[in-house]
Amino acid sequence: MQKKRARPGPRGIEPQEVVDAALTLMEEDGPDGFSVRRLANVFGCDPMAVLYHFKSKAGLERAMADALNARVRPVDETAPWRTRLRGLASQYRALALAYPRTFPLLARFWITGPADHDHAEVICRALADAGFDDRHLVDTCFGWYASVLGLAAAEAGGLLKPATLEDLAGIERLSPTAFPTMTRLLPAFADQEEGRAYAMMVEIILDGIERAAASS
Amino acid sequence: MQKKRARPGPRGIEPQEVVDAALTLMEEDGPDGFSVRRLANVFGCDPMAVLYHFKSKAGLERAMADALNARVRPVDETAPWRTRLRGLASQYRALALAYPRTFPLLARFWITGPADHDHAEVICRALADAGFDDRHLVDTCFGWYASVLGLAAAEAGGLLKPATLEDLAGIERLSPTAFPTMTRLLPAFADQEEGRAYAMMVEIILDGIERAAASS
DNA sequence: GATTGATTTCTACGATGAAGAGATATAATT
DNA sequence: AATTATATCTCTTCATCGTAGAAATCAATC
Repeated sequence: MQKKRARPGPRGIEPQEVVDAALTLMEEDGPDGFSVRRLANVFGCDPMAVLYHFKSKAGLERAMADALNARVRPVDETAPWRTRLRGLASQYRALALAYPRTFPLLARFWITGPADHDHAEVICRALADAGFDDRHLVDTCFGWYASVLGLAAAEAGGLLKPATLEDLAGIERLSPTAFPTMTRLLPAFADQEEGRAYAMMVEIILDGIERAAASS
Repeated sequence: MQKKRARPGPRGIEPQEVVDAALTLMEEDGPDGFSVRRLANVFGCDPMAVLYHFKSKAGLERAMADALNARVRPVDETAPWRTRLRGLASQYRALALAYPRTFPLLARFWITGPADHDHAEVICRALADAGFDDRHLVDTCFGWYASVLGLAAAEAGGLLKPATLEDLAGIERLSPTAFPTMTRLLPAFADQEEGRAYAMMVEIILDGIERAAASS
């Protein structure tokens, strides 16, 4: 029987702490400034010690993505299915805003680890409560996840942020004959509000799900 | 007045041809094997000639993303708005399947170039025909694009592909008490079909849009 | 033919991810 | 307690990368 050490290994590097430091570094310096060597620098160990625990830089990044995924908390299972999915979606948005430069990793490793199964169970249960039969349920589960992750990634990337003056100038520069609708919508583009597009699209998806479940 | 050369410059490097070669290389070797030097090798020029035209590797990648975006053809404006948005969505899916390793660039540079405005006009027009007022229209335009791009990115990443035996084994290994829904759904997970999840989710979004437009 | 300005190539530099050998500290065994 | 075994960590080394900067090349114009 092997005793568990508090911190295994000669120096006692905890992989979880490395991942935390990696998230910090990624958010501070962005994907370009993020390297195994710099991470080892701020963490205070040899670069190869990091690679020993995660096999490769990609392995480390997958672990970072999984750490992000694990920050999504389970939702109250007694609430209506719409409330549960809405809560999940809003958690992904919060995650994207809190870790905008790490979030894209979730779309690079669509399957990151055990946390995925937890979330899948929650989503599937909500969709079952919505009334889906099994086949449509599985399709919708993947579709919902991909759409919401796309929305959150857009939020992280700044696409859903209120238009900058530069953006508006770009629209204003368009030919009114070739782009009549965009031109007409210019005032509306200037009137975007933080989080409104996200919330609205989530409701649209929930409405669509409700209707699909009813006819399934 | 300066005459236009067929191929400007001493060697006559056409940036568009460089981008085409870059797409090919990216699809063949993946993002890890993709480097400016290798691209210059297969294209037959000096690596720095590539950077001269695109300023940086990131500039080249943005041009690649824009080239992908430009492959989306305008839809028939006389068709009903649902048909138009469905057609657009199916084009993004085709793009994701044809260029799975390049497609992620579209989520890295959410705004890639002039092609964006073309697509935005098409989407906005369809949403206007659906009956949205201006403010909800703009929100939905961004939301629709982000969701569909997420769906397509998931398709490119393999998330929407039929489950492999390994995937199914992973689900089967789950505790039936902690994951009752996933366990029950195992047969449905084994019965996924290429493209069904994508098509279904697109219809769900269109249904949601129809309802939101009606009450807007 | 010389000039000019836009391209293309050449050279060089610091940084990167990783393979491999060696060192070190803990746990297990004697 | 001494020894062995194993997991962990460090050091060295290497090919490759993106790109800055100088030099070379070529077409168009004067």
